[in-house]
Amino acid sequence: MAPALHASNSRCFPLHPRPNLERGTRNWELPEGWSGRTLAGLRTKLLNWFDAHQRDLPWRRDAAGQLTAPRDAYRVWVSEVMLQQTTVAAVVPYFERFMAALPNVRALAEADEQRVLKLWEGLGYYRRARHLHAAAKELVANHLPTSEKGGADADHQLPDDPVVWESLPGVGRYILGAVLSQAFDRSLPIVEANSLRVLARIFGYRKDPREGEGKVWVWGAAEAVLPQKRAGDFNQSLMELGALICTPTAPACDTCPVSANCIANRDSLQDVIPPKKKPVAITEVAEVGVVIRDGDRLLLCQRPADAGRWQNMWEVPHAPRAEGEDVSTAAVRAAKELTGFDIEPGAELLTIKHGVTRYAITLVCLEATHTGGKFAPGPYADAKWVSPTDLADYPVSSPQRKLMTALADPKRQPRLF
DNA sequence: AAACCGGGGTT
DNA sequence: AACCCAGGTTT
Repeated sequence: MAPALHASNSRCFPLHPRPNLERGTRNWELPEGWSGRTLAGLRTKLLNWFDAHQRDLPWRRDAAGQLTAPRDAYRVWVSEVMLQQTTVAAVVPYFERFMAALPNVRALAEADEQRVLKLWEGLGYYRRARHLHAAAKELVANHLPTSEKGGADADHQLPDDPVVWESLPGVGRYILGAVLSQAFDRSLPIVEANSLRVLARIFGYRKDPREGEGKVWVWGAAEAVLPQKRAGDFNQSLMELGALICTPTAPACDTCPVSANCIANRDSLQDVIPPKKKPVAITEVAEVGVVIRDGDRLLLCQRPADAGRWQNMWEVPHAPRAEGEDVSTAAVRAAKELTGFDIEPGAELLTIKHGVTRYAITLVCLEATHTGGKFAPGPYADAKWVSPTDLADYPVSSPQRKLMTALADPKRQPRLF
């Protein structure tokens, strides 16, 4: 039984002990047609299916490649952070590389942030890496057992206390439940994209489980279906089913182990449960980046280290757009005004897409001898010269890497002036 | 509650 | 271009 947790700070979410379904102490109501008996059957079917069909994923093994129960907390943690908003296939190679470089929490805590970010390069959402790094430092500083208490591997032993995990940056209710259920066999629920879909379909929940009362409902469901034993594997089974069988479109209900229990399957509601996410409007932003080249050196501009986010390679001022002006045109126009040079449209145009924003960055490459023009170095106080070789050591996003590679190419001819 | 993360992959 | 993804944080 999980201990009752106190909500002593604003980041706390309610972590209830698992409700006793038979005593009816929960406030999550079983949908029509469901009973404690059918719920128990559902647990058994999912666990059996998971035992037979789970994928062989690296974080389900320890560093020596062995299947263990429970699993290695550090490996589970890192994998869960990488898997945020990121597909399994994309994560696997990054996970292997990360584990080889930083095999335990102490190694992570002692690593330079630049190295951590470098290992993260290409995964996106780089704040995850900064949070992971900061959390590792916090764990090593304050929450690792002493050698006497923890034995030989005490240096690398992560705590099993939900209160500690809940306080770590980048750890929300999902990662807390995922790590503690898998690594310490604690009965804590998880809700993410897969289990949300699976639970909504099985129990025929028609409203959006992502917002409002739906969020409360789906966490209640995840808690209600959770078995006392093997909670980690059960949580995994929900996600595995969502990934392999109960897919967003065209779920394979004919091979689903719990199709007989599923209300969405019974009523042919797979396509409307859960409802599609409402689309987000895209805001286009024109920005201008400036790189000055002097022979084989590049003058890059970085934001201050305390900017609160991953450092960018270049300052990219926003370019105000005229009414109805194309974002690319605006970027080129602003680049002309900023540098005083006649810039050919599209010479170096990078478009970065994000969920709600699309950035068009016109990257201007100038020879050093031309910096006496209108280009004002004011905003670029942190600029420094680097060699093309050094560029490879900078952790940047993939689109930026593409530009850096192009800029560092000695065969590349200046496209301006 | 909604926006943000100046992501990435698949279709 | 739309949609999805083993979310968390900030406003």
